Amino acid sequence: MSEPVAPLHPQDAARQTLATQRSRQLLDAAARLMEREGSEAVSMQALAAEAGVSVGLIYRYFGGKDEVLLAVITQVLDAFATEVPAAIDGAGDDPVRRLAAAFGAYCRVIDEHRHAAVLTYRESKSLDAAGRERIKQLEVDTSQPLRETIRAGVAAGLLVADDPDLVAYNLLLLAHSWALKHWYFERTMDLDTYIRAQLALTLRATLATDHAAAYSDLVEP
Amino acid sequence: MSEPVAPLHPQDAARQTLATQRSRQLLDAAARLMEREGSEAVSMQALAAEAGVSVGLIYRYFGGKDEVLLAVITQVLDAFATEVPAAIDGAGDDPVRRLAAAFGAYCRVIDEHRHAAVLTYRESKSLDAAGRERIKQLEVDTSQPLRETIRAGVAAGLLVADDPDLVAYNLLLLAHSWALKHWYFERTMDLDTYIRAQLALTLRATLATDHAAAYSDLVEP
Amino acid sequence: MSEPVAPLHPQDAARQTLATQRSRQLLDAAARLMEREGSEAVSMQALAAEAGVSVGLIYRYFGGKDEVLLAVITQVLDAFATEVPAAIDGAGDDPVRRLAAAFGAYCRVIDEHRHAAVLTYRESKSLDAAGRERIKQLEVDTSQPLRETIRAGVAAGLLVADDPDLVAYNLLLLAHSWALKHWYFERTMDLDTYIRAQLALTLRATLATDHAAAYSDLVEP
Amino acid sequence: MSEPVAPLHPQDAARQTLATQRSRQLLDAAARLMEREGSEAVSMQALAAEAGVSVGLIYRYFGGKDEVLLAVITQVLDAFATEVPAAIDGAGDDPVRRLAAAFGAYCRVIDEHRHAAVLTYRESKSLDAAGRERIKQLEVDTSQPLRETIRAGVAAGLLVADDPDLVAYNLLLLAHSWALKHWYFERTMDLDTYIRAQLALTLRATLATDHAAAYSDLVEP
DNA sequence: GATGAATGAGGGTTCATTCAT
DNA sequence: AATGAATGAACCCTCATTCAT
Repeated sequence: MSEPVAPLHPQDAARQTLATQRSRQLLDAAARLMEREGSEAVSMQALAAEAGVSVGLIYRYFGGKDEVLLAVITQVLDAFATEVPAAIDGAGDDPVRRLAAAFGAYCRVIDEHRHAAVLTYRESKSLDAAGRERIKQLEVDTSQPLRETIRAGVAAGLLVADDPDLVAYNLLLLAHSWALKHWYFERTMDLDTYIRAQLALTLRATLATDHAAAYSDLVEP
Repeated sequence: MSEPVAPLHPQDAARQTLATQRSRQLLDAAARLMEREGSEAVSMQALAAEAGVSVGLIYRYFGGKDEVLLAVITQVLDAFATEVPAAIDGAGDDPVRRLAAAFGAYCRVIDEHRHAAVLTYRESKSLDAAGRERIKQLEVDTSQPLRETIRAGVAAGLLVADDPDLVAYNLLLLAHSWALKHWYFERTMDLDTYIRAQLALTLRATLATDHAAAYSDLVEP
Repeated sequence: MSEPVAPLHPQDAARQTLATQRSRQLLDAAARLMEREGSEAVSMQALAAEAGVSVGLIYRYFGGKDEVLLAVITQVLDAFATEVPAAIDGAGDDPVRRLAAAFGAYCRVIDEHRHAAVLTYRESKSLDAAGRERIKQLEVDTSQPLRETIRAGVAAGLLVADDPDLVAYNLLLLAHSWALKHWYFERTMDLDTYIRAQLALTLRATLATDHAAAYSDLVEP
Repeated sequence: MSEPVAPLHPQDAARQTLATQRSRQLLDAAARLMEREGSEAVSMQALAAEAGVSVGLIYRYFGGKDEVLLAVITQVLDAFATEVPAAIDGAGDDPVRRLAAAFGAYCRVIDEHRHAAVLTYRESKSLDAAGRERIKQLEVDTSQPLRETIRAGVAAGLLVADDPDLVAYNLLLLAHSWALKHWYFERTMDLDTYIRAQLALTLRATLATDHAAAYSDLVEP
C-alpha cells in the first residue's frame, strides 16, 4: 500500500523495479488466461506459458499459487481503492451525484476484471485462512467510499436510509453481480444500462421525497 | 410428481427406499463436509469418509462427481420450487404480501442450504458445459415466482417498476448473498433482520406512492 | 472330461444338473456379451446382468473371474474335441479328405466362437500360471487330430511333409487367424472362401505330386 | 526420416536429445516389463517404477497410456518399415530370393520385439477406436513389401498364386505367430529353423513347377 | 440357493512445487 | 536471475470380490 522508502543501494532499486515488472507481467498473463480460458484454467504451468517465463520463475516472485491468486484479487481491490475515490472526487459536491459516480466506477472496475472478480468467490483450494481474512477485510475496506458517500447523503437530508451500510454493501454486491451473473445480464443489457438501472432502483429506495425531483435524470429510465 | 402406485414387488420398494436413504445420506454428508471444511473440500474420498461409506458406493447412486454436485445444487433449487410457491400461496391475495412471503421463503431456503448454495458459484471445474447450462436454466426458472408476483403487483398498480425482471433477479441475488456474504452479514444481523431490511429496501424502490402506506409494516424498521 | 459316476443321492444328481445348467447359462451369457460388446467388456457385473442372475451367484459356480474365463476358453477347446473328430469320421477313409474336413470343422468352430477364441490371446490379468499352462496343453491336444490325419496322409504316400506337426500347427494357426484377423479377412472373403483358400494353399505345399490330380477339386480355385 | 538440420539453439537440440532418450528409456522399460511380467502388467505406475522415473514424467513425453502403447507398437511397425525393405534390397533381383529375405527380416524383427508384437492382439481396452484403426492400417501397410514381392514373382512366372495377397498375409501371420506361439515353437525350433521351415512350406505351395528346382536350397530341409 | 449392496485396492491422470543446472 | 525437467500426492473412477440377508 505505502510507497517503499528510498532504497539504500541502487541494486535494491533495480531489483525492486524488476520485481514489480515481473509481478505485473505475471498478473497480466493471469488476467489474459482467465479471460480466454476461464478462471479455473490458471495452472502454474499455464500461467508460465502465457507469461512467457518458466514455472520456476513464478516462485521467485510469489510464494506459491495462493500468493498469485491473492495478488490477482488484490489487484482488483486495489483498482477499487484507486478508481472509486477518483471518480467520487471528479463528481462534484453533491453526495447523490458522488454516489452515482462511485457505483459507476465500481461496476466499471468489475467489468474490466470480470474473471478476476469471480475468483474471490472461488479461491477454494489455495488461500489459507489468513489470506481469506485479508481479502474479506480488503473487500469491506473497498466499500468504505460508498458507505461514506451514502452517509453524507443521509446527513445532507438527500437520502433516507435506516441502514446506510446495507445500502452501500448492496451496491457492492450488485457491482460484483455484473461479473458473477454476467451470463444472465448480458442477454438483455450492456454495462451502462446495468449501471443506470441498478442505480435508479437504489435511488428510488433511498432518495428523500423532497429532493427526488432533482435527480430525475438518474431515476427515470 | 404424482405418487407412485403401490409397487408390484416389495423388493423394489425396499430398494427404492434404500436408494433414497443413501442419496440423502450422501447429500447430507456433502453438506456437512462443506459446512466444516469449505465447499472445495468435497473430494469423492472425503465425501465417502464423511458419509461413512466406501468410495465405490457413491458410484452406485451417482454417476460421478458431477452428478453429486448437480444433486446438491438441485436439492436447493428443488427446495425453492417447493417452498416458494407454498409460501406465496399461503400469503393471501395481495401481491405485495405475496412478494414478501416469496422473498422470505427464498432467503430461508438459502439459509438452510448455505454451503450448497455457494456451490453454484464454484462448480465450474467438475461440471461440464451441459451441467452448467442446466443449472443456469434452473436458477432462472427459480426466479419465475418472484417475477410473476412482481408483475402481478405492477398490474394491480401496487408496484412501479420499469424492469420488473430486474427487480426479481435482484431479490434472488440478495437471497444468494445471504449465503455468499454470510461472513459479512452475520456480524450485524440475523436472518429475519436481513429479510426485513432487504425487503424494505426493495419495496421502497418499487411501491406505488398511493399504496405505500398500506405496507408501512413491511417498510418501516 | 469323464462322465460323473452315478450319484449316491438323488439330491446330488439334482445339484449336478443345476450346476451344469447354471454354467451353461453363464457361459452363454458371456458369449453373447463378448459378441455384442467385445471381449474386453466382460466384467462380473456385466456378466451377471447379461445372464439375468446376481453377481454373487457366479461365485457359487465359479471360483472367480479367471475360472469363468478358463471355462469360456475351455468350451471352445471342448468344441474342437467334439466337432473335429466327428468331422473327420464323417469324411471317409481318404486322409486328405479327412484333413480337409478337419480343417473345415476347426474353422467353423472358431467362427462360432470368434470372440471367445480371441480370449486365449488376451487372458492377461486373470488366469494364473497354472491356468495358462492348462490352456496351452489343451490347445496342443486340440491339434492332435490334425496331426494324426496329416501323418496318416504322409504314411499313405499322399502327402509330403518334412515336419507334419508344423503343418498341423499352421492349420490351427490359420483357423485361429480367422478370429484374430477377422477385421482383415472379412473385407474380401466369407468363411467358406477362407477355408477353401487356406486349405488349397496347404495342400499345394504338401500333396505328393503323384496324387495331386486326385484332389484338384480341393486345390483349384 | 531425414536428419534434422543443425538446430538454431543448442538448447533445443539438447531438449530434443533428452526427449528422445526419455522416450527410448520408457519404451525400453515397457519392453522389459512386458518381458518379465507379461504384456498386461504395463500400468503407468509399473512403467514408471521400471523406468526409474515418476509417474508424472511419463506424461511429459506421452499424452497418456494409449500413446505409450501406440508408441510401443509403432516401434515394431517402424522396424518393419526399415528392415524389411532393406533386406529385400540387399537380396538381389530374384523375386523368390527377395521374398525369402523379406520373410526372414519380418521374423527377425518380431523376434527382437516379441512381447511388443503380442500387444497388438491385446491393446483393445486402452486404445480408442481411432488408435485401433490406425494400428490396423499400419499393420496392413506393413505387409505391402511382401505383397509386392510375391506379385513380382507371379509376374515373372516364378510363383503361382491365385490370391497373392493371401499368401503375403499368411506370411505376416506366421511371423507374428513366432511371438504369439513362442511357448510352443521354442520347444522344437530356434528362429532360423522356424524361418526356413515356414518359408519352405510357403514356397512349396507357390513355386511354379518349372522353376522349383532353382530354389531347392530354400525348399529342401 | 440366491441376492445385490458394499468394499477398497488399484488404475490413469493432473498439477503445485522443487532443484540441479 | 532463470530454466524446465522431475516429482509425487491427490484426484476421479472401475471392478473383482465378499457377506449379511
